[in-house]
Amino acid sequence: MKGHDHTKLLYDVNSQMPKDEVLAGLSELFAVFGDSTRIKILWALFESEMCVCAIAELLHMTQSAISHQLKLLKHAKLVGCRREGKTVYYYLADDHVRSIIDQGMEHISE
Amino acid sequence: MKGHDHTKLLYDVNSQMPKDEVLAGLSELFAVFGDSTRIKILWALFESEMCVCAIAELLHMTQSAISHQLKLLKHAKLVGCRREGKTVYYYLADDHVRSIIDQGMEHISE
DNA sequence: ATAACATATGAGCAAATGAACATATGATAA
DNA sequence: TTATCATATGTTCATTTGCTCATATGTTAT
Repeated sequence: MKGHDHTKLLYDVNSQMPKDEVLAGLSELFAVFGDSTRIKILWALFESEMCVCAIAELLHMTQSAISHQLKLLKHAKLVGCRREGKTVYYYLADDHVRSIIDQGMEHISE
Repeated sequence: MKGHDHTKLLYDVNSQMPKDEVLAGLSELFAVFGDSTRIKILWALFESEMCVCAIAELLHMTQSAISHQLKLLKHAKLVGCRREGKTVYYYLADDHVRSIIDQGMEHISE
């Protein structure tokens, strides 16, 4: 046999691991948080719901770029939106967003 | 003026936003969680510290690929390591890893 | 010293990603 | 209806990312 033996350990660890699809879903969620533009959008929405063009102005980015990112955030169920005439307001979907970001902040501020 | 006015809102939201470097650091942290290989490695380390070749075997990946990812995880201070002879054991750096992943799990299981 | 094992690292490449641009859709007002 | 504003979407392109391969480093035993 090549290398030393891990059979027992691997068996134990493996039995505790969630299915691949779950772990894939988890990493996809974190990947959404893993971009500074999207983090900024989420942080902005902590304060209040905002329309697309306001976010674009705030971040000094094009309306298109923001719209694309909002689509991702919405797909990840991190934000929701409501239409009011021509304007579409985006808001945080739930409190998980806040608690996930809070945990991240705790880690980096050490 | 082009488009409707957001001056007041933008001022308020902006005053609550952390500095760009902080938000960049935050997104970089989440980006580390945003890959299924790294999530699997972290999850494995929940059970026990493990050497590089054991992780590689567990995930059916090359030693090199795992080593590269461990370097990232270490740089993000999510894991630490200790050497014992030829073998290097990696372990979770602190409890933040667990709580961040827990929060993520809560969000996707709905 | 040399051999064998465990890990780390640099280069190269295919795939994924984020933004810009152009354009399409939706909604309101004239 | 047409014009205008707000948003959405498709395409393109440069950058980044994750893996493989080859090779280097580190450690122990002979």
